[in-house]
Amino acid sequence: MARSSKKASLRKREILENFYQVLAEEGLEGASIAKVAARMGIHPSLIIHYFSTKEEMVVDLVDYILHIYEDTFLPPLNKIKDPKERLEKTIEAVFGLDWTRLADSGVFYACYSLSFRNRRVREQFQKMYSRLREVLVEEITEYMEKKIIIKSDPYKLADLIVSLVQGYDFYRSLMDNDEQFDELALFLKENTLAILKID
Amino acid sequence: MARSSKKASLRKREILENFYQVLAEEGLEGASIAKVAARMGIHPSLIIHYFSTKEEMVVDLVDYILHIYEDTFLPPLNKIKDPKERLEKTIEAVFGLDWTRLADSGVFYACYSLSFRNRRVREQFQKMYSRLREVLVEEITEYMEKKIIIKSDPYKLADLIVSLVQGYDFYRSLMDNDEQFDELALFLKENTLAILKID
Amino acid sequence: MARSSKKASLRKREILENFYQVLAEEGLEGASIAKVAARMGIHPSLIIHYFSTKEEMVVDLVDYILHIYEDTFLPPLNKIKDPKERLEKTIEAVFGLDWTRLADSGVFYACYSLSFRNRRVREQFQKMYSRLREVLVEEITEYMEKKIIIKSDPYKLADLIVSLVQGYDFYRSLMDNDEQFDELALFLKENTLAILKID
Amino acid sequence: MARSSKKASLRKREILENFYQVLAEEGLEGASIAKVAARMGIHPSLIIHYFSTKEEMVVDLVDYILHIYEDTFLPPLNKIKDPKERLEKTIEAVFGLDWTRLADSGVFYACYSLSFRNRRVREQFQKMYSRLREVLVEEITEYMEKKIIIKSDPYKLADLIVSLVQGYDFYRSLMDNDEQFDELALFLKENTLAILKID
DNA sequence: GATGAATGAGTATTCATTCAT
DNA sequence: CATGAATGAATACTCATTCAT
Repeated sequence: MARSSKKASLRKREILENFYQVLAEEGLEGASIAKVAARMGIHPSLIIHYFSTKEEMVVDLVDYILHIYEDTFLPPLNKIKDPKERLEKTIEAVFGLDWTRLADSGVFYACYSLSFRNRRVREQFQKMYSRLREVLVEEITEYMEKKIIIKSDPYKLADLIVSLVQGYDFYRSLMDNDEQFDELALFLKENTLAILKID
Repeated sequence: MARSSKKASLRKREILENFYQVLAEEGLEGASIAKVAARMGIHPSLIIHYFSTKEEMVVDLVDYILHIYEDTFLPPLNKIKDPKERLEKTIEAVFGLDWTRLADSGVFYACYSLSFRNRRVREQFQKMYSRLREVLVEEITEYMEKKIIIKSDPYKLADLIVSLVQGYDFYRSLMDNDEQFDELALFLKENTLAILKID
Repeated sequence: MARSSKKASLRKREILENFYQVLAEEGLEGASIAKVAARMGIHPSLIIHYFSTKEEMVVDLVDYILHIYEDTFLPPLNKIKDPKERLEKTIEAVFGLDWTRLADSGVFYACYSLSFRNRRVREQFQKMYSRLREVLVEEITEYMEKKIIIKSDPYKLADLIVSLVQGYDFYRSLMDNDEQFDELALFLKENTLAILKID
Repeated sequence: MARSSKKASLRKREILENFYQVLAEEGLEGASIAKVAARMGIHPSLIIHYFSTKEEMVVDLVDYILHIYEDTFLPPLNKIKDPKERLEKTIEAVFGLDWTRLADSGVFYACYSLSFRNRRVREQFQKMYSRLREVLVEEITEYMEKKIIIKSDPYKLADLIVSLVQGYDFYRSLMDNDEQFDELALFLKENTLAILKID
């Protein structure tokens, strides 16, 4: 039982990865169980067998995507002890290039648009951004405590960072001039640090 | 001819408004010509008569949406003569509440996600943000000239504003706590003015 | 009235020619009033205005096609006085290359297949082949009278010629080797003349 | 697996037979998947389930029709040993009544007309007539070898027979007088035998 | 003479899903 | 675990045609 469920979850992941690709190519409106099955060379019924419902599959996919987002830029921070350095690294990571390339932006925003009509998807997104915010708040707070400078509400500062980063991602995903946006990332990072009174 | 084409464009707008509603309720993947027609009490083929193709209708809708965005917060600025005051008002307008309510965010981000697979839609979005940026650059430049303070590249400042505003919209559309986000808007506005060295 | 009806019949011919082209490209199952109109740059309603009905247009087209068939290889014969020479020339004409190229065979056989379900079309075809047969019978009879050789029933001989020519057309239209079929035409012609005891 | 594919091919044949009937009644332009399904009392999508595409179904139908043509008049010949007798029987079979009744001529010529726009259909027809020709050539050659009379190119003789038979079929299918055409068949057969110098 | 609006039936095909094997 | 049969609703779009202008 344990072994078979392991097998099953592997199969599920495989299906999700294919679903992700279909989504990238065809969007929410073009993606279908049949296309995922065709891409995998299996029978559509088999997908239903694993996910029961298309909605279930979508919810699982959103979970899968959001965890990738989160996992890839939070973990390294824990290793850094010095609050100042850690906050700096966080800001750097957050404006880093990997962030943008993590996932096909088309898929990300398709899922985001879905969050306006699907409660479960909405909650997934909300939780993810809440966790992000929490981490930032924690780091900012700790940094301020050491500096004994309580400039302003760490929650608002965290929200500012989240907004700026997310807006940058949106903007960059739309425009085609990558070099210009690499420069913009630097500029935004500097301004963010200035707002946080770092340096 | 003139009269009939006027009639036709009225009808087209009417269809687009209904399409917009369906889109808000059902998303890109749930919206269909048939549903729009049903909502209007007309025959689906009549919609095809006006738009030829669903894609054409979508492109027209994106145009319609983006023009609303643009039109509603840019025009009033022209009446203000003083560069400083005008820039301030722009920043205010840009972080104003109306912005968020202009359009159903679900529809907006659905269209945005579509831009990753539809060239025409992508170009529409790009042009809109380029125009936005141009206006901001123009105002920032003029303001700086009067102040004789060339702090930094007006293009980057404009991009910062665009990113921050857009990110705020994204973030706010996701979270449910409106009061908190009204406050955040104020905070972001102040920081933006500070970056621009206004007061 | 006379002038306008002349204009109208010109317009009708123009429409028929375009219908013919559409038929050649898309077959009976793909041809439509809309496509003919699109090709002419006019409104579909205008075609209905001239033909009332699609069926009417089809019947007119069949008439148009069959008359081309007939007109192009019968007229020249009347000028030849000598029965033997005339019969020879007829046989030659009938196996001549122009015959095959007169009309797009796809259109011809599409109309022919239609004759199995459309009485009027069927009658048009029957009359055309009857006229052909009559001409052949007449010529064969006259030739035989001069020769005082009543070899066999001129009707059957005419039918043999019609069958052979038509079968040749069918066969050639299907196969792609044109040279081989030029030779076959000669061979068939010789055999036909032999059967008629000419030379 | 073996059993289920057998079941499936039976179902396919059943569908083809119904498609054939619809085709006979409504022609290529009137035939539709929906009508075939309605006639069978099943859902249209089930037909797609078996054939994927209408085009696929058409190609399969042409295959089905052409094999009937071929199968019904070639097999019996193999049992006859004497070349002369066998050639005679072939000629007889080829002009026999069954030939004409094998299939609804409307369907046959509709498919033939389709061959002008559909490559696969065209190739099917070409192969079928090539096989027919080969059989005739073989028989004529063998007959000539025994007779030691090399009158003329057996390929041309075969082509003559194919043309004459096919033209006869075309002609007869159009006209309504069956008795007259029974007589004509005899006449054509005699002339064919004469050309082949049999008796 | 020509066009536009409108209809309603019809097209092939795709969809998610159920059930039996 | 996996497939095939089957369903029924839905899809965008095309069709011939009518009527008013």
